Amino acid sequence: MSDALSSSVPHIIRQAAASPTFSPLYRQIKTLMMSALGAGEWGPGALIPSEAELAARFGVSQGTVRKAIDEMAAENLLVRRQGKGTFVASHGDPHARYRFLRLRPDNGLPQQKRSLPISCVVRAADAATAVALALQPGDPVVAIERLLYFDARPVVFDQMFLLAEIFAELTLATLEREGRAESLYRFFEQRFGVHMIRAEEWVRAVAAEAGVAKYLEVAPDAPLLLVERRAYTYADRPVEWRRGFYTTDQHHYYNELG
Amino acid sequence: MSDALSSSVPHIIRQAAASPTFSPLYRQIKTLMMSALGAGEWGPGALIPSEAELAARFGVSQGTVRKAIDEMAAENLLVRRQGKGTFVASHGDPHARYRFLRLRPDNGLPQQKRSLPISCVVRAADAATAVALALQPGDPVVAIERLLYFDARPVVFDQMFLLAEIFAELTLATLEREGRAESLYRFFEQRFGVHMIRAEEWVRAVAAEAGVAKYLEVAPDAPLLLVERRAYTYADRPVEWRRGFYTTDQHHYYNELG
DNA sequence: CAGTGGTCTAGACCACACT
DNA sequence: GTGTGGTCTAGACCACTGA
Repeated sequence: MSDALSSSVPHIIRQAAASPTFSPLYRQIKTLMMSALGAGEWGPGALIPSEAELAARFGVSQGTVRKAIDEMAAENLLVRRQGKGTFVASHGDPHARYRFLRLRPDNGLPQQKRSLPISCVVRAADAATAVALALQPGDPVVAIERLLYFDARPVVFDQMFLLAEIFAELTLATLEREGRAESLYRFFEQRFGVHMIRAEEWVRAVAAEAGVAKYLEVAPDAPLLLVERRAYTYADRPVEWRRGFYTTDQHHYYNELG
Repeated sequence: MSDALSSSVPHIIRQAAASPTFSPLYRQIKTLMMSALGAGEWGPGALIPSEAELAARFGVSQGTVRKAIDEMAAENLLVRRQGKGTFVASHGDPHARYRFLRLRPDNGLPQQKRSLPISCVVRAADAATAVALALQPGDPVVAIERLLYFDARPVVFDQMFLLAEIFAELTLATLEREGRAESLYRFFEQRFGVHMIRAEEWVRAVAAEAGVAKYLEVAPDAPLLLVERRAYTYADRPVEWRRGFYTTDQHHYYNELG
């Protein structure tokens, strides 16, 4: 049994809500489980203990554990499978690959995605990147450029900035060797143990600069979608800042509003 | 008590899942409540019966009603307020106004939104609109053009197409008189009893055509966000198809990815 | 078959809003 | 105080998976 979990049990507080530190039991359970996930107790794709087992471990009823898991499943952190158990979500899951990529082909047909890395260097963070990643300007980041193909067509040019603290070992050679077939986030989760769990995006329309236009095989000044993204791992820690240029001649950014 | 609800109670089926028509009790309750919402039994902003009352009415336990309401609250159809009751969501709620507008000012400061209607006519649906609204080409739709200002700046030019079946009475004069201060969807819900509950958006980057450029006070061929939207009311019925051109010089389309 | 998550129940008690 | 939603429990039974 994991140390983080078993030692955490005594920390559960059963008390009145009047207390300033109060939170419902199921949220405390959730917090403990989030810590375990962040600490890597259960890796992506792993089977977590059964509800009954967790209930016994935490000293609460199964219904309380269930409610904690419900919330985490709703946030795509866990995946329930009836009869089998509850699993840690993974970017390797067939239905979760390219989970954060909102670009779709206009014709709706599935297209093969392929990542072509261009460069990968460690450099000092510029002002915008430092703000996005909560760093000091000049702190080192891993800067990656790559093209994303949908079938034979280059559709996205990405400039990504990753925390050097985590990704310092990343090289262009590694990206070329391992990072092609699978999604990048799957690769990060396998190779670096960093699981991206949520992201924010800021979308604008811009005119293509010469360099980007060349990569995407469009005319200079062609309209492009500029998609800036900040991705977080557990504990709300930002680990990636990305600037993506999307061609939208035959693709679109799809979004559902609830 | 509403006829739709009371007469529906006997329809609840308690049976084994092996049956082809099986669904869990709480989903049947949810379906009944959705019907009631769609039929206007409880209008936007209205207080619905208490959980205990609904449980008695449907002949199930409070926990089962609770689970149905939980799902509907998660979908922003209902709003729970501890101590007060559960209410039908409304586009008039302070936190839900412009709920579907993802455009935000870059500087993060709140800006006053103002809608300036330009035209409102009934016309035959073109092919794209007919497909989007599940009509036959040539069927009548209400076509509206309007500008949306953020403070003093025109930021969005919208072309909207509404089901004439519902919105035939809508005129430019009415829009000018009533539709300015509040969000359009709030106006639709009050004036036409149509509550938009979800939408899809397709986003692209395009070059501004002359007419649109003039409205938005940008150069011809300036890059704009083209946001196409299909909005639904209850029972998954599409009622609006919209094409919006967004300037993104000082604004951006914000999205959260889970 | 045993073990898992999924549904449903009944009841207790707490927190919050209004009167 | 009364009535609302919010939390927590214990237990029964169902549905699905895989040995």
